[in-house]
This record gives sequence, structure tokens and C-alpha cells, in this order.
Amino acid sequence: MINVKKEGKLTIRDIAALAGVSAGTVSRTMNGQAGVGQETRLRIQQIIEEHRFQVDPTARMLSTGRSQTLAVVFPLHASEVVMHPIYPALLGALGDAAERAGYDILLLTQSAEKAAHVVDTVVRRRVDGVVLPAAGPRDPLIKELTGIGAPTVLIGHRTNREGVGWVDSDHDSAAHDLTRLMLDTGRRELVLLNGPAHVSACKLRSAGFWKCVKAAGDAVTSAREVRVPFDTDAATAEALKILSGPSRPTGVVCGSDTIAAGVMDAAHSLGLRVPDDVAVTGFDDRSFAARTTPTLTTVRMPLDEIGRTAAQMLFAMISGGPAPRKVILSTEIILRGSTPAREL
Amino acid sequence: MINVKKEGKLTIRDIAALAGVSAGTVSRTMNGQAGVGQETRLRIQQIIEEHRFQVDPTARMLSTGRSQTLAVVFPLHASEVVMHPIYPALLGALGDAAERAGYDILLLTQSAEKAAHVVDTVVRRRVDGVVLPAAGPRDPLIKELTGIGAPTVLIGHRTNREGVGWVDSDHDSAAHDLTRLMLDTGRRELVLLNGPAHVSACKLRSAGFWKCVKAAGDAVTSAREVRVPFDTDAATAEALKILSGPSRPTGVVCGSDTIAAGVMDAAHSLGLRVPDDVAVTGFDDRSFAARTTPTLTTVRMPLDEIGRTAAQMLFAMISGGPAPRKVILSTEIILRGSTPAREL
DNA sequence: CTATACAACGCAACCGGTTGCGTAAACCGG
DNA sequence: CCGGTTTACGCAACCGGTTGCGTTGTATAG
Repeated sequence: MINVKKEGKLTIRDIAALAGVSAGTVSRTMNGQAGVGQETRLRIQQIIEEHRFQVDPTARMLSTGRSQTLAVVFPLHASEVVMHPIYPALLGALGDAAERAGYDILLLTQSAEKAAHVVDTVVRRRVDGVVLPAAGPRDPLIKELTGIGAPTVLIGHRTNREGVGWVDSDHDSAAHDLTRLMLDTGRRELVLLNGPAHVSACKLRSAGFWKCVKAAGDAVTSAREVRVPFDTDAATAEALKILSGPSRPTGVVCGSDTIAAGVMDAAHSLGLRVPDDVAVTGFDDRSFAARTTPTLTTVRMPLDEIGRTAAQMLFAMISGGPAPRKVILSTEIILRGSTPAREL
Repeated sequence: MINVKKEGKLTIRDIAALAGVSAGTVSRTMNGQAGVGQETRLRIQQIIEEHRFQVDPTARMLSTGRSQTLAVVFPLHASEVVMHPIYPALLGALGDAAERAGYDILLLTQSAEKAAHVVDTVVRRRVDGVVLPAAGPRDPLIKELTGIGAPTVLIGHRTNREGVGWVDSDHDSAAHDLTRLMLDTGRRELVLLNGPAHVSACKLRSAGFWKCVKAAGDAVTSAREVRVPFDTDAATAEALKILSGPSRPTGVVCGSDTIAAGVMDAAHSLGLRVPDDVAVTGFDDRSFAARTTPTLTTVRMPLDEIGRTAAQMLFAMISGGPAPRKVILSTEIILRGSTPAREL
């Protein structure tokens, strides 16, 4: 289909002919292998440069089995998940890092827990490494990928499985700091309205919350944790109960911005003022967080850094070099109107 | 790197041996070409099925020059653009359609107007077709891609250039309908606070707005159009002038949700009630549109359908068949609180 | 001064499909 | 029953790199 302009169709043998050597020598030169004289090497490099020769990745792929390709796997149809705006940012950073390293990115979709198609594509396309930005820690795909020896990196989940790398945000500290913020602004009755227990990020946030509460001792009057889905309406319903019940909290730390939005809705409909009567925080810094009333204090993930780190981790794994296989990156608290200005 | 399990490593020659024919015959069978006897064909298909043989796309790629790959090109670093949440949805639909057709998707990033790298990758990777979801109509990349004969589909921009397909939302009608909505709810003093003039979608929205205004005749008391960047703060500044000036509009149709958010901010700070004093509409149905105060009436693009259509268009172009090369898909108005409930 | 070790390359066989061409067998009408 | 087509298939040369092995020439050691 694609018409390659004739004169651009240089092959390695053409270069070899121009340099008066064999194709093998050109190949060795390009790959920096030994067995080529200094003088010959320079001459070949000169000619390559001059003619802007580029190796055909397909041919190389066929003979080496490597492809200079990274795959990123997304769940299909899981719209609630894929739509999460962290992905564009992640993809951008990944793509950037990949391009810089001469890799291309293949976008795979995983239909309904069926690992087969993804594994298949990885093998047949000779994908060098795989990023799983949305796989649960128990996803069978992980085992299958490591089974075939594919370097794999998880994003947003932690695992102890051998041969799998991961990079995650420091949910623990972030939740701790938010809780700390509540206490520092005089909130002593706290609720953590967390996301589902099966989401590992939520477990970590829970840990951070409780660690801060424990450490605060008498500074906190009451503290409890409630789980809801990542859903504004469900959060509203739950928050209505919490905010109208006995021992009304003065600070609600939420497991996501969507949940926080629900809490603020509930507060408004009960006539409570945010943050005066009840302070609220979210997680993720979704675009609407800057547009709620009041604007939402939340946590921003270092998406750029996560993407870059995942790519670099994969490169290290591909080349077999030593590298950190587990990375936790710190987050940033975005202070807005749903928490009181720090007092004193 | 990837260890293929040995027994899975069937080649076309293995199949040929099993069927007692030559590799060429197997190849012809798989590609449905003539020159194979009915009986032989069935036997070969049987064996292929039985051993779950799959062709090696890399090898095929090398010899045919086709790759069963579609590329999607995103601008790099243009964060404001890439972050736009339409992309995840688009990618999802594209990936879905591609997978169904046995294609994979390559994600390319276009660094700063440099078409070279993208074109290079398209040629070297034998990409069969390219989707440009974020290229301006004058992007040099378009010419370069058609120059090498690569089937190309634009999303969100229309062009008359030969050999380029496009699919876009019906911005014209959407703007028309929003304007109509204003009139139907008794708003006679209108402003279109549109996005930058160089964005083709904005031109179309402008056309739709004016068409409705013209058709309405005396039903509209005043109407004008102002351009601002897609930026909430800039929109707020402009809206402050518009709303506090003489002949205050009672309806503001905005070129994007971000602009609409700015207008609502301005209205609030002037003590104007939305929608009672001034009705506001947006465009895009960004996630925050459901969370502003009041919630924002806006337009939802048929992202799924756009993605699907783009993929199908590419397939048609690849196979050289006839197909619509220009598709306009209709949008959906999401009625929320920033416009009055339809009266009467 | 000869035997041995390297370094620098060429050769050719891969990698796993595709395809033009040649040939033998089956088929056709007369 | 024969010459001429058609059909079914094998052969081998691609596609464009990579790589193990063999050969040559030169430096080093003995």
C-alpha cells in the first residue's frame, strides 16, 4: 500500500556495496559489535550518515526476535476505568520516553479477562516489554506474561511476584498528609470515605489515614472508615447518612474526587457549609476538582514521572541490567477551597 | 527475550509437511488465493485449525509490506490538547474496531510539528493506515502521509484534500440546536462566546449559531460573537466585560465547557443567577460539566461512533474499496441546570 | 624463523512467510 | 484418440537484516 520512494529504499547490502564490504560487516558496525576494523567502521558510519540509511525494523525483528516495541494494555469496555483521565497523561509520558529510546508503543485492549489475545500479540509481534496500567494484582495476564518471559511492569498496583516490576504513587503518605491537614486545621471528628476494599490504592490510603490517626492520639475525637464504590451518587447516599447521623464528622477524607463530589453534594443538601461545617478532600485531581463549589482539595499523582519510570524500568528489564523493580513516587497535595486555610 | 514455548513455534513449513504439501500451497490456502484444490484446501485448513497455527505477522510483514497495523498520531507535550478527555474514548473505540478486524494499533507521538519521525515510522513499520485525531487541517503531516500513499483519516477536521478521509461531529447542527434552545426558553439577547477562530470546529459552531439567529428573525433582540481561548480564566475575564456591559445577554452559548465554566464564574461574581438571569451552555460534556453549580447543559460528541467510523473508513481505504470518505455524525444535547427547563 | 593467536572480514544459512514461474496431470472439444 | 487449455501444486527466489563459522592477513610469542 505504502509507496516508498524508490531512492529511499536503501538496504544494508546497498550500503555494503558502497563501502566495499559485506552486509555482515555493516550489520556489525551498526550494532556496535566487535570484529570490525576502526577504519572500516568509520567509513561505513560515514556512508550510513550520508545516505540517511535506517535499518528496516521489520527485517531486524524477523531475524532477532526483538522489535523495539512496548505494549500498553488497557481493559476494553471497562469505560469507567479507561475513561479515567490518568491514562492520557500516562500514555503521553510513556510515549515520550519510548520515542526517546527508539521504541514504539503498541496499544492493546484486553477484552473481558481474556488474556489469550494479549499474550498472543505480545509473542507474535515480538513485543519487548509490557505495561499494565489497569490490571488488578490478581489478573491472570500477569502470570501469563511472566510465564513467557515478557518483561512486565504494573502501574498502580504492587506485587511481590518475581520478575514483575511496578511503579505506584505513595497513596499511604498522601492519605496521611491529608489527614494531618484535617487535624492541623482543627478537625477532630474524622471519616475516611474510601473506595472499594479490593482496590489496592484504597488499602494503602486506609493505612495512611489510620497511621496518622493513631499517631495523633487525643488530637482526634473520633475516626472511622466507610467504603463506597467510586461513584458520586453512591457517595452522596452514604454521606447523607454519615453527615446527618450522630457524631457528625468535621472532616471527610475521600478515596477519590468522585466520592468527594458526592460528599459535597450531600453536605449542601443538608445545609452544611464546606469547609466551615465539614472539610472535604479528594484524590486524583480530576478536572472537575477545580470547578466544584467550593473547589476541591485533592491529591495529584505524578503521572508524568510514573510513565517515565515505567518505561525506564522496562528498558532495564529488557537489557537484563539491574534496576529498581519497585518504585513508589510521591504525590502532591493541591490545596483548594474544600479545606480551611491552615489556621494559626 | 520472549521465550516462545517450543511446541508452539509452528511455521508454515511445518504445516506443509503435516499436510504433505509445500509451504506455498499452505500460504495460498490461508490467504484464500486460487490455485489450491478443494480437497487439499480442506485438509490444510483442518490441520491449521487443529494445531492452532497462526501466521507470524512479522514475516508476513517483511514479504508483503503490509502489517495489519493502524497508527494513531498524537501531538506531544501539547498537554492541553492531549489531556482532552475525548482521546481515551476515541482510542477505546478505535482499538475495539481494530482488534475486531485483526489490526493492532501503534501509538505515535508527533513532536513539535516535525512530521519526519512519524512518516518514518509509518514507512518503516509498514503501517497500513493512519488516524490523526488532533492534527490541524494545515498540518504538513497530512500532505506527507498522502504523499507516500498512506491511507489517512482525520478526526475533528474537514478537508477537501484528495485521498484523505475525515469524520467529524456535526458542530453546526449542535450549535444551531443550542441556540434554538435559548430562543425556545425565552432568551432573546444572545452571545456566542466561541473558541479560537483557527479551530475548525469553532467555525462550524459559529455558522450554526448564526444560521439559527438569522432564521429566528425578530425572536432575537441582539446577537454577537466573541472569541476567546479555550481557557477558563480568559473566558471569565471576557465574560465579566460582556455581562457587566450594556445590553447584557440572557443567553450565552459557549464554544467549550471550559469557556462555559468561566462564564458561570463571572456570572456568580457579578451576582447574576444561572440560568435565571443568564443561561449558559457548553460543548464537549467534560466530566466537570455535571459538577458545576449549576450543572452545565452541553453537547456530547459521539466518540464511540467516531472511533468506529474512522477505523472502518481506514479499512475501506486500505482495501481500495469504495466508501464514504467524509462523515458527519450527529451529537447529543445534554440538558442540565444551566439552561431553564423548557417553558410552556 | 616458524608456530600460534588474534583481528578483520566474507560467505551463506538462517528468520517465516509470499509469489512468479515451470511442470505434470486432468480436462476439454473435435 | 490427440493437441490444447486449464488446474494443482512444487520450486526457489525473494523481503532485509543477523550471525556462526571459515578464511585470510598480521602481530606476537617461542
